[in-house]
Amino acid sequence: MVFDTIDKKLLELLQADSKQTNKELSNKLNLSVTAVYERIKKLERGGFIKSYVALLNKEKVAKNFSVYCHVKLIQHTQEYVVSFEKEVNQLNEVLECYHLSGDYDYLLKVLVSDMAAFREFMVKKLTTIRHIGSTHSMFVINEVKHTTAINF
Amino acid sequence: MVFDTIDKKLLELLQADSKQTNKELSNKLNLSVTAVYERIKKLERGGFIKSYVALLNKEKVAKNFSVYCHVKLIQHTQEYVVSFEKEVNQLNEVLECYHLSGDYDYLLKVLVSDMAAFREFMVKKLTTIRHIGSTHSMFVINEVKHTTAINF
DNA sequence: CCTGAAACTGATTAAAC
DNA sequence: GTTTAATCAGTTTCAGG
Repeated sequence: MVFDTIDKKLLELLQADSKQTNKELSNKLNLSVTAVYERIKKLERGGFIKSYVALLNKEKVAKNFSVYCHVKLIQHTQEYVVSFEKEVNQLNEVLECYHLSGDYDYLLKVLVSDMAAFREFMVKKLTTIRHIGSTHSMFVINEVKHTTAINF
Repeated sequence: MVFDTIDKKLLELLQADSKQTNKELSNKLNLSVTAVYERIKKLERGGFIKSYVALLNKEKVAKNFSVYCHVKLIQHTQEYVVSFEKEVNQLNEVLECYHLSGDYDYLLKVLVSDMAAFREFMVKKLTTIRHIGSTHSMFVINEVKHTTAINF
């Protein structure tokens, strides 16, 4: 699909604030309301926009303890990998999980309320997953930057 | 502020899809439209909801090469830290940056289009930041899980 | 591709229970 | 908390350049 400079600008605006009205967007883009509407629909139908979501304040909802956790599997058999990835998907403390190059196999982003909750998570949930060889946790001291917006 | 079970459920629904109408939400929550409206406004005013955003498909917008990059500073003086954090915030390839416990100081999530773009980013942008001692890059082979939604 | 107008739908407020 | 109803603002459709 075609995808011009105005579409990119539009996507940047929607990534910053999806509750703007088409009128506000039309002003910023120097387009008519209808043109904005048609472009958004085109981008939605084309699958460029995956979803519209609300982002929460971690502190306000008492989930303000983030930990990055490296995980190494015992072996890399197809069965172990599939099984591990499936189990990790079930854990709602795990917001993100990536298969990475390097010394460790996986990197997990874990979000809980505090150290006690993290301990609970490690003991009761993560380490009970089969096939895990070792883990290494790195605590987030400070969030320097965090955005969901892709820039062009 | 008070924050009951219905509010939590409402936040989960809005984190999954913020474009639902109040009527749809009212059905799922067994509340009236007015009650849903009032609760959302309360959560917005209370700062629980930070923002509403569009999430894009990385593949579709040709930004499908993610790299986690550890960065160690030469020294940890106040000046070095402030300067580094400021410069990292300017780089739009860097979606996230955390100050972490452990052997390295920072973990950056970098999103670019491909390996060539990553090389360009490292040579022209990241390593030109002053005070960086060393870096270590880990390439994302596969995204196993990725959500922006906080569960309760 | 774009525009402006008309029709429709949902958000918002107020009232009464 | 609920329902209903009025109003307003935004979305969506459509005819035409």
